[in-house]
Amino acid sequence: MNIRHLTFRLLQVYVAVVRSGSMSEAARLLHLTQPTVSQQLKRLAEAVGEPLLESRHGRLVPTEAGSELYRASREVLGRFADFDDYLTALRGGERGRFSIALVNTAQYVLPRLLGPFSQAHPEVDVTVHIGNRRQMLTRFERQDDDLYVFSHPPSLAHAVAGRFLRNPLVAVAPHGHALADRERVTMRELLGERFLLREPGSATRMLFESWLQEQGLSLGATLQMASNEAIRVGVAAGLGLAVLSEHVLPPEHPDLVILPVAGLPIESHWQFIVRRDRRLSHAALGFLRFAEGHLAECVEPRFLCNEIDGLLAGLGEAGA
Amino acid sequence: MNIRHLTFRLLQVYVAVVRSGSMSEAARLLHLTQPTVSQQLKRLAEAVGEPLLESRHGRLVPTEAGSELYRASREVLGRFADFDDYLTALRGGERGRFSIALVNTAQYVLPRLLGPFSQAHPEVDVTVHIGNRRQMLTRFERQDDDLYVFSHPPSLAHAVAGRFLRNPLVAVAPHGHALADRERVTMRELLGERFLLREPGSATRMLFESWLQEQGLSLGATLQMASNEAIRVGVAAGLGLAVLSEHVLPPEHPDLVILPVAGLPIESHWQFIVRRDRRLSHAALGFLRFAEGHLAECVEPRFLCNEIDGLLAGLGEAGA
DNA sequence: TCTGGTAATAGATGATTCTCTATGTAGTGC
DNA sequence: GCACTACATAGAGAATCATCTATTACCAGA
Repeated sequence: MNIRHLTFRLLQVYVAVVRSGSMSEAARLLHLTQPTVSQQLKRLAEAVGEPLLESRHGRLVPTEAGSELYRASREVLGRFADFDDYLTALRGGERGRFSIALVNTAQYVLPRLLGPFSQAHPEVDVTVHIGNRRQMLTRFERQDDDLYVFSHPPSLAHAVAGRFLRNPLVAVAPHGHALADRERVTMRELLGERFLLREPGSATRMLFESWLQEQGLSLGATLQMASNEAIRVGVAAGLGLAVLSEHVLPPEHPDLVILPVAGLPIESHWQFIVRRDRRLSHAALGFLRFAEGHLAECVEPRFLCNEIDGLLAGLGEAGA
Repeated sequence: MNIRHLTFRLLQVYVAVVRSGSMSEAARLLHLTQPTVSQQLKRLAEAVGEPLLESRHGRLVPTEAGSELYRASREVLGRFADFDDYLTALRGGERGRFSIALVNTAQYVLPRLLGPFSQAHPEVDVTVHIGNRRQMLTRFERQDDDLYVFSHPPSLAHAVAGRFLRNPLVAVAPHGHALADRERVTMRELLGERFLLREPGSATRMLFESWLQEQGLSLGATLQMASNEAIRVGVAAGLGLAVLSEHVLPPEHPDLVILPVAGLPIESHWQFIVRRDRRLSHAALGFLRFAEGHLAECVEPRFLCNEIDGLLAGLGEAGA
């Protein structure tokens, strides 16, 4: 059997003929002429190298080889129909896989979106990578993921971004701190205290430091801890003060106070970033669409800042 | 996805590329040039409507859609490889089906061939139809079967024949019959006795009657029985005489004697008959070949008359 | 024996495919 | 930045395909 010149079309025609038991009938069903079907069948029989049909009492019935070919054809066409369904699901974003890389702080909030999304699209596999800004930048450079969440995007030369959530950085002090009751505090007043800082690769630290620089200030004693949690607990325990994303604070935080420092909160935003030079998986696109539609239900209104539509538009233009 | 222009060849190329992770490598394996492979893949991706491969660290790896296509392709190609095996077996006569139609008398001998054949080719289904000559002729006209066994073939306009076994018709009488000891008996001497005859459609009867006619003789009293067995038992019981195929007699038959009638035995031969206007199944052809090779082992030498090679030759010329 | 339906063949044509060579482009690794 | 390898594109010729119309051949039933 010469498989080289076997087409799926040929099998479709063959199946139609076997089913209807007649070439003319099959031709009608397929919107072809009878000679076309006749010739296709001839080609198919040649490819197989064996007669496929014989005329019994005016009906065409498959020979032995023909029966087996019919079985094989149906299986094969069925398999590709399944594949087609798979593609449809893939394209609809109902199935598939994508990975998203988050800077540390965003992990406090992204599950609120990913949870409902996963529930709505159980067939989509999501992989979440978490690390500090520097680690995420590496992943971004290597194009490891479909989506990235940064507060300040890296170079947008090969990417598009869309903000979706406010990320205010506030100064926190332990409950009962001397300045906690003041209506207004200046940063300068706090410089004498020890500050707990994230590690150098962290976005939170970077933002805080560049803000300080703008103000012409620099910190005194510092203590470095590579985790927002550790810092929050450290501040509560009286180790010092810190500037943290408000998202890091639990809804109720009786052991901490937010100091009303002038110039704070530092206003930043998280953004979804998508590389333009990497094809975005349908599933990831589906997630962005979902986020755009359901963001308001998933986060507190005061943080809301839905500019994902702009990102989607930017992608559309890139994809076109 | 447009399945119309999907070729098995395309899938083969695709599978080779996915397996090797490189187009150039696949091209070498398939004895093609790299641009050819590149272009084929492009066509395939177009047919699918989705990117299939992406370059990761210098290797081509399938996208999601590509992975699924790879799975589908392998299944489909595997299915057709199986089909190919099936064809091979079919062509080798190792598998398949055929039907053979026997005149009654031949049933005493054909199992000796069919038994060993079935043992050697357990995957071949054989259907045996048995009836008298007239019934077999009807089947022959309707082209119901692959092979027919007649003693005298019908018109050979659309068929070829090959003798394979002598079928002598002898006169039998009960043990102790008055003429049993004579060295020579003429038919005329027997006409006074009652003869047990098969039914009119029978070949045995036809042969006997036409022999009688040649001799210018006609029978007196007759008794008709539609079974060789019944006639044999009837003769033994003294109901009368009969002319029967020697094959009908058991190896030992103490209750019967063969009368040495002048002009008997009537020499006839069984033949395999194959219609020339019906494609002969590989299995049936395999059986004929088997019969040609093993006939001598399966029947008594005195009946042997292997002219099947002529039949096979006749088929070859028709098939070419 | 005519008639109707069905399959096969012939002949034609535009589209598609297959495959090549030659050349361009883009990552990878040093 | 350079060399190397691998993929992409262009262009071209031969082959094959898909499909049609028109005709022929065959078979079964009236």
